[in-house]
Amino acid sequence: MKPDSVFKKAFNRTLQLIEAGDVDIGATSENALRARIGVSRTTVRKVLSELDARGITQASGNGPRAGRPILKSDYFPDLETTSKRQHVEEQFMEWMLRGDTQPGSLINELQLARQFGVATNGVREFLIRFSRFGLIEKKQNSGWLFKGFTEEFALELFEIRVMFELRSAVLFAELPDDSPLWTELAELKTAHQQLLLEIGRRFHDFSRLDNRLHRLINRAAPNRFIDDFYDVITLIFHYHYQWNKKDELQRNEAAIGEHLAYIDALFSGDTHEIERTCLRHMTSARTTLVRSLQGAA
Amino acid sequence: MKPDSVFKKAFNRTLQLIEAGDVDIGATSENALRARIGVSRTTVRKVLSELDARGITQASGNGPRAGRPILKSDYFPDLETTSKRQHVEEQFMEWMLRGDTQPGSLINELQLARQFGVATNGVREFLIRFSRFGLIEKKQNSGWLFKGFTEEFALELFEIRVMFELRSAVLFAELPDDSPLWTELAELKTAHQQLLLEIGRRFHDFSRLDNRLHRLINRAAPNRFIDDFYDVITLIFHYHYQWNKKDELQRNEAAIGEHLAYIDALFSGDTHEIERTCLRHMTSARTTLVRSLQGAA
DNA sequence: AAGTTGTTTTTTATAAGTAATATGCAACCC
DNA sequence: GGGTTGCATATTACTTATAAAAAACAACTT
Repeated sequence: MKPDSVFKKAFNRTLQLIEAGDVDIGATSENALRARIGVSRTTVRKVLSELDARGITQASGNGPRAGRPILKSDYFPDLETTSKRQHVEEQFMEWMLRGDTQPGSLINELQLARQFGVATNGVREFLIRFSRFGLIEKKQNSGWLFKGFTEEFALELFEIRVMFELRSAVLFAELPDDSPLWTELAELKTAHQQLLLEIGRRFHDFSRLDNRLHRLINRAAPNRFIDDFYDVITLIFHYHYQWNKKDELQRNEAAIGEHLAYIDALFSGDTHEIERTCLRHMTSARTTLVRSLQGAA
Repeated sequence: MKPDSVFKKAFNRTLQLIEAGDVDIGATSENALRARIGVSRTTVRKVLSELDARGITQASGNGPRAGRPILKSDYFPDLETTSKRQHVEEQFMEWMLRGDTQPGSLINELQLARQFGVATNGVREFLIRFSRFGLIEKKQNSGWLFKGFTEEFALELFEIRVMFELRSAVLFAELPDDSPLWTELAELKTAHQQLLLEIGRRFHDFSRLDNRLHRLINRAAPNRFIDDFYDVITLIFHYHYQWNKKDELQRNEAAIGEHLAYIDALFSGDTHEIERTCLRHMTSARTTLVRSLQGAA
């Protein structure tokens, strides 16, 4: 059976929109709401009838009207608004990064399925998807080999990352002056400077900026394989730093400085300088990752 | 229900070994045979009892002895010796490369499942696995987008391939003189020369040599992401050239020449020359692929 | 006729079930 | 005691089933 997490998420989202005064249910067509929330009309209708059933809106001859106010308890709990797939991912990453599973050990689909409370199929699909991250490997007619989130992994990851980043940075610098990407880069620069001022209490926000910068640079000359690889990096960093908070403020502060130098180099168009600042940032990011891996082991 | 293709393949393999006089069933332990065929002992035992049931061997007090000779009809048909997974792959690739599915169209799991005669799950697992090849993309809560086996795809693929190959070639040249990889390279050179002499009737064998050469070069400094990427290339070429035979002899003859120049450059250790010959080969391979894609469209 | 809602059909995300295969353990043998 | 076979258990590679969600179609409304 399929869970109704899509519906529940859409329902919560709709409540938010109503509360923010962003939509007037009576005046909005199903299709307009559908486009807004990003689900099918079938789901929108289910949301609307649930709103009605709860008295939040009231159906009448000419469309629904506002009913009772929305309560905090009307929202579905977060847990019910995410798909099983998402749960499996989260639980697996936690299992891998926090558990003490040794590199070289075998992963058992059935066992994970029981542990995560899902059918084996879900675990298997996740593992297939996850296998492209280079951390696990399928053994024919048997389980999966866990290769380990090791220093070696980090080094191989960064070797590729550096190649891709240098390539994209140089291409970025060659963009015509009127490319809209330059504007975006300028905005990002401002955002970095802003964050630096408030670093004390907003240092968590750095990872989002980091992602934006590197993805922006890749957009200079899109290549699907580089994009895919960046997905790997994003996921690894997302989960890894979630469990490695040591020196986060200082690390991020230093990284912002590196980013700013890198951005300036891009604006300057000086290839040599771009390579220098890019490499400096890559090297320090690698050092951070490797160090935290050593700490864990 | 699980198909018994593993058993059937193992059975066929065992028949081969017996016919070739490579194993004497009476004198070989289950475990030895297991290691030889690469399956579990459970499967080996099933093979042995089937041999017995058919009278090919005869169980007696002290182990089985030879019974009747093996007939051609004892072998299971090839179709039954490969997993569903393999079938899905083959059928999908044929569907994609031969069919007239337009780039941008949606792939339907259920429809493919019916067409291929498997459960939807199998198709879905295949598509997840296949998605890393950059030809399809999942749409949340909906089907898969077929991006198309286009010229653009080929160019993006080769951009990465060139980066990786140049990187590995340079590292290969830096290997110490006593590395066993040099011996392997020398052997490959001989194989190339040999093939060139018999090119008229053995030109199909080139693709295997091609694969061996590029994988050998990557082994100088292994990186799992590069290895994975090479899997992409291998699969693409394997299926693509299966349906593009035009000028195959001439193309392969030219490619052997390029390989030989490349190999010599590696032996010379001259970085500049390595880059030149490597690029020449990459460029011509890319041209071949792009041209055949244009022909198809 | 374009946009709306009501209804039916198709497809997806998940679970449950099953024979084949792999794995692990016990008993045997020399 | 290392290697053998016999047997029991666990895991995988599938198939079938089902409610949720998407898509397609039809009827209505301006």
